[in-house]
Amino acid sequence: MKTEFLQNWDTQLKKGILPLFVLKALSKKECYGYELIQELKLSAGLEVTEGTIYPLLIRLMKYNLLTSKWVEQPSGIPRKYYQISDLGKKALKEMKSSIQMTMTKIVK
Amino acid sequence: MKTEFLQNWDTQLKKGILPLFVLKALSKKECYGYELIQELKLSAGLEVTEGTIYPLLIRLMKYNLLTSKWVEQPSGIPRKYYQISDLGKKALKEMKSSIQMTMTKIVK
DNA sequence: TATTAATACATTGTATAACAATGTATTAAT
DNA sequence: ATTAATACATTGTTATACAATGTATTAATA
Repeated sequence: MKTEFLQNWDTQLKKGILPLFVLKALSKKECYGYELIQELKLSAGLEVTEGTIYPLLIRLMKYNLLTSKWVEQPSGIPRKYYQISDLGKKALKEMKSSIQMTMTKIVK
Repeated sequence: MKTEFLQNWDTQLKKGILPLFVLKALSKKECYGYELIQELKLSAGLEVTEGTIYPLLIRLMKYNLLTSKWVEQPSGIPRKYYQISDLGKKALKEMKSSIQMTMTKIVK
């Protein structure tokens, strides 16, 4: 079992990392929120709850990094699909290069 | 000038990265708080204020990742020197490997 | 048939931690 | 005499992950 310190640290690190992974996932294919939760678990091992992902998607929309559209389903609840915008692609690029610069400093 | 989104992102990312860099710096040599601020700027390009570093050092002490001692100066204000503990070294190691795993996923 | 689980959206309250602002005190420079 | 740099620290604000809760639909199970 992880110490309290390392658990808190994981949470704080996630606050920085998560938006990047969401943008990255959406740059590969459009997703709806619930789908993203499973996608992030699979692709990055990131376990995220609904109370995290929905507010995050709304925030990314607010900054015009995403677009969205409702899609009715043949059966069940309609899904809100999100797409990365041009601004989102630009932000993702900057975030990647920024974090890679930081990483070289950690190893050094 | 960076967008509001990227500025907030930098701040959030720092919350995850900073403890690692502090432990890393102290694993090289013991430092006092004010010195650490300049050390982090030089070694990692991290700009940190006193309102960030002092509470952080207190937090790391709380989790027994650091030890500290006051050192009187021939002139001026006494300095509180911090040393990394064995537990701190262990945490640093885990943090490094955890973050490097995450990083490979970003590149991938 | 009734109950549970999974899907799919969303909000509210709590906790963590960076940061600006402020405070105290000492010493050096202008 | 005033300002800047050094050196400690605390208070209030803000951003954001997360647990908990809520609504609604459909499938599986007991």
